[in-house]
Amino acid sequence: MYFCGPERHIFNYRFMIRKKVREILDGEATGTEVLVKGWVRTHRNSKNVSFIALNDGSTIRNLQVVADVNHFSGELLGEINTGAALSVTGILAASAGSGQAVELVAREIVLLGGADPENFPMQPKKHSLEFLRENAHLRFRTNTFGAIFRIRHAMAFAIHDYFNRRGFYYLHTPIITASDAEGAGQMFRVTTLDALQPPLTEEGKVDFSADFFGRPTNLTVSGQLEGELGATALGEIYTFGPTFRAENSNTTRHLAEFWMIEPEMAFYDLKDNMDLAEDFLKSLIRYALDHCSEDLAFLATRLREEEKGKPREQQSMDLIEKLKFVADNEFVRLTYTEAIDILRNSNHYKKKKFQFPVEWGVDLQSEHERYLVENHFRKPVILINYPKEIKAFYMKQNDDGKTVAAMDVLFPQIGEIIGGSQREEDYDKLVARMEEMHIPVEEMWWYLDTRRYGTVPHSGFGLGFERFILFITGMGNIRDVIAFPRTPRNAEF
RNA sequence: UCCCUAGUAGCUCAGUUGGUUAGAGCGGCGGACUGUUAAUCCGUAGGUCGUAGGUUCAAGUCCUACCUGGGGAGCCA
Repeated sequence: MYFCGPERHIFNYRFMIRKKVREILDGEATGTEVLVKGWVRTHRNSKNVSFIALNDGSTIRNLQVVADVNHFSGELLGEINTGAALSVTGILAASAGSGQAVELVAREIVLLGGADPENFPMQPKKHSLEFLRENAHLRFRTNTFGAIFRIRHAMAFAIHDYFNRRGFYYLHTPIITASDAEGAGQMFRVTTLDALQPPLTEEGKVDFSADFFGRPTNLTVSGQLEGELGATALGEIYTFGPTFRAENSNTTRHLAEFWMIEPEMAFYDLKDNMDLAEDFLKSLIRYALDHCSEDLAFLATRLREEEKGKPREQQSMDLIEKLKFVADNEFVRLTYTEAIDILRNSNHYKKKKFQFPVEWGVDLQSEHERYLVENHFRKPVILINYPKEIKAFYMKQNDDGKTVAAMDVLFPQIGEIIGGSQREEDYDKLVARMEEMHIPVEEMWWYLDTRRYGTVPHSGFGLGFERFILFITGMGNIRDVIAFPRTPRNAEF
């Protein structure tokens, strides 16, 4: 650690209040003495002065620190490389250069931590997202990932704020669960048994009664069922927690560990559910536009640069325009049956451009959803009333005997961003459906009790947080909107 | 899991139908210049061409397997 300048400045350094770069650039008066701490983005030497771009994460903008080369040792200046951490005190001044309004004229610089330029991987240049993913521990130090994670934070905060203002309670549903009845995909086993020599039953099977919980347990794939228990007493609840799927999915839209928001509301029917989902998404987008404009502007520019080489029809809408468009326009609402009709009457269908068949009863493929959202309506779509055969057991059975009160919110590029439904509140119908679908009814006694005692119409949905952040930031790969992505064969960091 | 595609210097990439000592820009290092803006200019070091086999007089280049990344599909949020 190097201290430069007279001792009295060390005294100042210790007792001054540190300012964030954001505060300073947003209007700290010139002429005042300030203390900042942060990381060096670039360092340029000049004959008499040395320029240091300092970033402390509070904003995407850097503070230009100007150091008189005659005032600081060459040894210190030589260690101020990209990535180094500094503490700087100085006088804020109107900038003599043209790139910024104010700059910090350094009086004292303390090297808190150096960064060996021969080994520090983050260079002051454009890195590929693949390279940064392999250096996920350091990618926070780039403009792009700084912006993404500030926005991700803002969105998490806005979600809590949205629900809190509307009287929803934040319910913490369990991460470890013994039920695998949801059928929402492959689960991760949680066990303390010896993997090589587990205790065996007389039949030679693994004896889970000797396991920690005395039964097989897994990581949760959804907090919904427990959420319903909360909603049928507290009224409106939401969960916001990690979710785990052990599916071997290798796509830009899937993670083995992701975060999901699942509101569950008593006395809401499907229409109320749709209204909430639409208002919820629009409110979050407006929050981002209002509170993350600098970071969004940076990401918008980044996206435009990235797509420069693409033909015009493949370029996406300007990020900020896209967000405003979704926030300001009604989502299209239609039934599954209507969607099938539209698809079958489309020129796309007549020219046999769909790879998969379109007929009532089969699940819509990505290509069908994308056609509806990106070609036909050109705006977000809420599809409702799907055939019961392709949806989960807990969804409310409609009077037609064929469909359930499901709703999927489809976004351009992302696909299904929200999946939800009105829940079946009738005990007999629910049990009948569970038996049809071979769901172990006895194990679910606690869930069924909500229908046995004071059952009410209720609804809910799940929003994939990372998919939403993908939409907000305009990023293309879900691995770039979570700090440390977990995907098949990847659990580094 | 399936299909396509890629793996060459620290990073981003070029490398012609297989043919001598594998190139560039950026970054690093050394120097020059300079209130600079991912500064500029000059010089310099740095590569068993993903791994293992194979074909061939000869393989970065062709073939096979595997590993890893990317794109698409399925599953889904």
